[in-house]
Amino acid sequence: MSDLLERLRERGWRLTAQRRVVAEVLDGDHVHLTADEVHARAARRLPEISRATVYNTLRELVHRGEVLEVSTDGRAKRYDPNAHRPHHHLLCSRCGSMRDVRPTGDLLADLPPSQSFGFTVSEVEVTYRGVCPDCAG
Amino acid sequence: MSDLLERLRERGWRLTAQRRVVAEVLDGDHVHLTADEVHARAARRLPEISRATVYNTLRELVHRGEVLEVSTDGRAKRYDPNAHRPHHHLLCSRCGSMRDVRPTGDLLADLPPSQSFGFTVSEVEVTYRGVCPDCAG
DNA sequence: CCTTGCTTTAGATCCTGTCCAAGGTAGGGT
DNA sequence: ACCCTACCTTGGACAGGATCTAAAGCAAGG
Repeated sequence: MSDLLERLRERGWRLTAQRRVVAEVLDGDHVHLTADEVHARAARRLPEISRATVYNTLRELVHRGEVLEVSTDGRAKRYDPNAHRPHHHLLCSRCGSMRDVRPTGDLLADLPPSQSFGFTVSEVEVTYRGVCPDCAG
Repeated sequence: MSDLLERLRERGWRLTAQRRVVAEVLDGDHVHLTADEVHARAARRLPEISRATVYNTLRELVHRGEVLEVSTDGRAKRYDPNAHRPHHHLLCSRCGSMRDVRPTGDLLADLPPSQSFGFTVSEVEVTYRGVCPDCAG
């Protein structure tokens, strides 16, 4: 994730302690934190960081394609740093926890042109829902 | 949709003017209204109907499997009366409008067991994103 | 090291949706 | 036909998530 910050700096992003901490928090596999969770973890390293900055930074990272924003049925959005390898999500309908998954098959191709209704279709998102091991039983 | 009301009444649902109006509003193909839109349209026929009742009724209908609740990226949820024929959605990333689509292929089967992470997977939802004819250009 | 313009901040504000207590009413029972 | 009562509806308060604002702060090029 440090490469990320360098890359963004070269594209004119000002490098601040806050942005560094947010980027550090968003590191790893199967990381799907809500904005508030990001804020809480960032605040452990930088106690004065504000919620607004976390939201701003996340919005920027999403906008620049470095982080994926995943909506989860009315709950708080989650942020996924694994934006460069395409994947989908498996969502626990009880607790809202998520895992990254990679289904087989070409999903975009599964939509026949007759079903496009004149849209320029550019993206598919698949959400599998179920109950996670922790919530089962 | 009148069958719907009869069916529900037989299952012990009390039939009120408000519920009738909400059911009437939610009729047709490619209908994906937000709760507030449902309320606005219902109020044209029944001016005193309250937002709370619309939310309650929608929640009930979803719970009984008669209406589908579709989340759309942090915007207001939309309600889809076409719950009995399985289908997916094509969402305009500009204006949020939707169409029903029926992709080919068995999407649940596309998730290999190795990717289940111990979840009991029961549902797949596919969202195609693109730009609708009205927003293009 | 100074200046400029981008960033951060706290708090107000917005939007969606839920909760509450009080009054209203569908429809089974008589 | 009319009561009763449990279920419904209502408006307003409330809660959570996210955005906006104006003022103060600070990165980094000159």
